[in-house]
Amino acid sequence: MNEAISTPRFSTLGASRIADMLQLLQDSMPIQRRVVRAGDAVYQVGQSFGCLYVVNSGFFKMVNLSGEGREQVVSLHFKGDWMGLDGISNGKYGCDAIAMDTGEIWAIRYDALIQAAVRTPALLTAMHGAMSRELRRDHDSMMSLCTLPADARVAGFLRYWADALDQRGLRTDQFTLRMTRAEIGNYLGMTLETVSRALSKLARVDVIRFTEKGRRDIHIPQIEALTDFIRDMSSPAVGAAAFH
Amino acid sequence: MNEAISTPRFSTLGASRIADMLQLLQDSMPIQRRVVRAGDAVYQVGQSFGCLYVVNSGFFKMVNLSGEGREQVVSLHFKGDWMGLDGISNGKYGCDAIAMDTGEIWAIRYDALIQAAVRTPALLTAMHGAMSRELRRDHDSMMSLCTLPADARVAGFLRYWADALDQRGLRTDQFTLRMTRAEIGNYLGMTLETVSRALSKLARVDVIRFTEKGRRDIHIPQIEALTDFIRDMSSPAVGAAAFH
DNA sequence: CGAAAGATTGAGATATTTCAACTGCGGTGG
DNA sequence: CCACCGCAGTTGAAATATCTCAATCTTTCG
Repeated sequence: MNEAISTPRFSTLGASRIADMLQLLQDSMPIQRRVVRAGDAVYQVGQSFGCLYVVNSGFFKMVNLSGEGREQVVSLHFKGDWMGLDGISNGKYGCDAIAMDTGEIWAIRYDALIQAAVRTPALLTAMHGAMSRELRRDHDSMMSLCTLPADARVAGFLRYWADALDQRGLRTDQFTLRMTRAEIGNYLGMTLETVSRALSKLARVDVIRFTEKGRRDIHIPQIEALTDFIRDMSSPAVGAAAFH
Repeated sequence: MNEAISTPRFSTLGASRIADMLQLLQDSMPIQRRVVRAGDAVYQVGQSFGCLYVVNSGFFKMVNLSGEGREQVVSLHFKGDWMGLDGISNGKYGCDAIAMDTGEIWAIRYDALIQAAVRTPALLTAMHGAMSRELRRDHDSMMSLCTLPADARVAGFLRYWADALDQRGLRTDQFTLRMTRAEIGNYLGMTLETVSRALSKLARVDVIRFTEKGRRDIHIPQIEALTDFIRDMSSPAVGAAAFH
């Protein structure tokens, strides 16, 4: 809230946090850059763990697949996010990391990071912060999955996306979802039809608007309306009348 | 599988990993012990972050509460598990940590841990391993929430619990669930009635048995039957006929 | 013992899925 | 250039899993 006073529309505070972190990595660690295109795997489940990856640009999903072919998108990663942290414990990556757009990732050797951290403790702080945020984000996802109806989960997803953009200093009132309805549905634990209906409903009550460019570009008149919508849908009867 | 050869019923491999970790902490760090009773809060959401906590004995839940009173159990913690990791990033704990039984936890200062890690790198390995396993566990939970029907989620919960016991060298063929149906349901994203029905169904098809002591003591004739049940329920029509 | 909390079970209500039809769009090739 | 195909998305209607509400039973504990 407070940072919004200094910058009416965008919060550049988070953006500098991320930029500083990337700068720190560049300055104090050997980094291997890699450009990826949509669909490329940064690493795959079961592959031997050695590197952590930091997103420099682009947009990634982590896909967990279970024994009998069930496939689940468990997290999304934007600029500044770390990937591969779940591989530390047993020497193998736990998920597939898939690029959803062209982008650049930085690979850093985990053992090198630990060594460099002796001289540059901020590296450890950065990595721990990333892990900690990911845990927190996971918990938010679980809460959303467990306590919210489908409509509200979709609204929460849009708010999450807008927050992620905001933290990176990007505009949050209008953006392009770079996922299909099926991918969104998978991430949110519902079918693609339910996602579609939820978005239609959000548009009907004017919490979001579709731009002329297509049904993947979304305009959010005011972000608070999303939060209100989530609250109204999660408390049973109260807001039911308001939204037809 | 392989370790089962040396110890027919229990895996002591995981148990020693945990014992070694606790020993390491004791030997190389100042530790503050604290005994807790069922219902006690180790820390609460919003409280200023300073310590990480390691479970020495007992059993704990992490409860996330959202803006308007929605309350969600996001994880469970047994002996050797770390708690409070999600507080690192922003200086405040993200959840309530609640004891579900009498137990002892060890508090270690995060800053002290980082300092001690310079001399004893294994400390860092231990902490990173704990974080990494927690991320992995979260992803498994999400997959379960998103892809499995209620019955299978309950079966998955029992398998998870048995695995946790197994890793600590405890018997896994029979144990006491120390959670109410309501707590289990909250954790699994379903109502207490659905949990009850799922357990009844599991008992009906003889995947589990209730002991004479009450409906909270559960006997699992063979753990593989749980896995089979989950698989059968997650692939639509195939196993539907077998289970009435 | 009696009250309160936990658990089970049934029956109707409801949210979401499933199945299916239809639209719009972009690319490809005749 | 246009016809056609495949993919993404939307929407409707029936099917179904889960929730809600309610009654009953069991266990625990003061």
